[in-house]
Amino acid sequence: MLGLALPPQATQVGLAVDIAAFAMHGGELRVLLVQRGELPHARDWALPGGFVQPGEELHEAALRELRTETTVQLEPRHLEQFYTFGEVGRDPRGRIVSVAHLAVLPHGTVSVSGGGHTLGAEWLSAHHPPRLAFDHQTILTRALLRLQLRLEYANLALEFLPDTFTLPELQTVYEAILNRQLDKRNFRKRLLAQGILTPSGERRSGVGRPAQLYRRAKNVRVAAL
Amino acid sequence: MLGLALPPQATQVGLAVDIAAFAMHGGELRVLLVQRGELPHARDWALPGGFVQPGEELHEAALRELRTETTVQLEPRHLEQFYTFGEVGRDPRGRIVSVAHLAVLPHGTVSVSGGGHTLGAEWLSAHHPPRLAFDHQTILTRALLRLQLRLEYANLALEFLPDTFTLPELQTVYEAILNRQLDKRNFRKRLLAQGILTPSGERRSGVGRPAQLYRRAKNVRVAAL
DNA sequence: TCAAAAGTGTTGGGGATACACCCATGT
DNA sequence: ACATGGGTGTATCCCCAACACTTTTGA
Repeated sequence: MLGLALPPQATQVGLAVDIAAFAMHGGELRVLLVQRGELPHARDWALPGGFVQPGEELHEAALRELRTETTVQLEPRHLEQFYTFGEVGRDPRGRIVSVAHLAVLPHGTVSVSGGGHTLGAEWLSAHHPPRLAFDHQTILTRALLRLQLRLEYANLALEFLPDTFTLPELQTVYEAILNRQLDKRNFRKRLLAQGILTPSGERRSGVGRPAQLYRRAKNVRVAAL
Repeated sequence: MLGLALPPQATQVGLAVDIAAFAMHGGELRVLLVQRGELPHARDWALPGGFVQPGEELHEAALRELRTETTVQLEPRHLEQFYTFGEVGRDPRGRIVSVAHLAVLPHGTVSVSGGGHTLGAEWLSAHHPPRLAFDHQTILTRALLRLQLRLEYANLALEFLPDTFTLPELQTVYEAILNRQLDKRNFRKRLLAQGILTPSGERRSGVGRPAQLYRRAKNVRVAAL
């Protein structure tokens, strides 16, 4: 084999991943944030993330950081790379390029505490987050845009809910992500017409008329891209 | 300042950009390919690309590689990052992460020859390219998908044409990118209804009835994202 | 006059929007 | 009985797709 080493002009940079992980909590769209324990930006909120290890795939790094920086138990239901942030001055420690990922965690995955070198982790409002470290506000904004795109188009909303759910619950997910109100009748028509939901038993809510429970129909999968 | 050096766990990887540059030629969608002059994959076709230099922004690196690997004179009319390829085994020289870019070059930018350490550069069929080095076929396929998305939605087709053009020419761009035929009447209706075109003089084609010339209306811009 | 390409309208269907009342349950 | 939230139908509009003939020019 000839010439198969990294050529000298190959710039070495720090390679990182950051994750915008979303879930529903309290009828609101939340994003998982960690409180940094180290400089720079110590004690500021930031998206979970960190450096990719040698021989580690990008999505594996994203999963590992989610698990070690926060004690999130469940697997994400959706994980996709959506943009790479490599601006020269984005990190004061040097040239660090971050491949940003969008994750969706199912309902019930809401108890988190800090892990690794973070002071804590919390689910905070995705549309009105606190001030974020580095360029993480930019990353979050772009993640929200991508999430809204994917919603209309790949049934990502189902990934936010448990196996069985009611139509009003599903509508709440849509409204939280799109950040606007939807018409109940039109929403039901549209979703049922897609044929991706099948009814099961009934359910008593705390108050008011009980809602029909649905589950995702067999052979329904989320789009890959 | 404390602790602002790259931490030891920061994996160093090679950072590269690859560019899928598209243009119309001979009524067909073409992609700019270079013939590699070095190992690995010497003499194979590949997308132009190379390593990002220290202190250089990603999009600057993409522009520089376009100019040095090929003698493309004009500036791209559109340049956007669309995906990052970082699979561990994608390059035999080591861990190289490539931020892939989509570029659109205007008509007239068709004379190219190799530059830098390539043997040559040519505009070849985008839908039926030759066998490509590394994972560049995957990158090209994804670039085509993104180009098709952007077309319907951000008037990218205009960037393929000179300042003035006819509706049949514009339709040819759409058909070449979407890789299917469109109905002439519906196409004209749709495009004219958008109100982004304004007519100018007439033009005699070689044969047949002359077509009306159009230019893009004032205050029309391509979407940023 | 012929060949070649440009130009032109109508119809039907599907999906989105707007909109107000009745139903089932727990208290 | 009442408060609370779940469930339902219709009319309209707009966008898209299908479809064939006439017009203008150069040779």
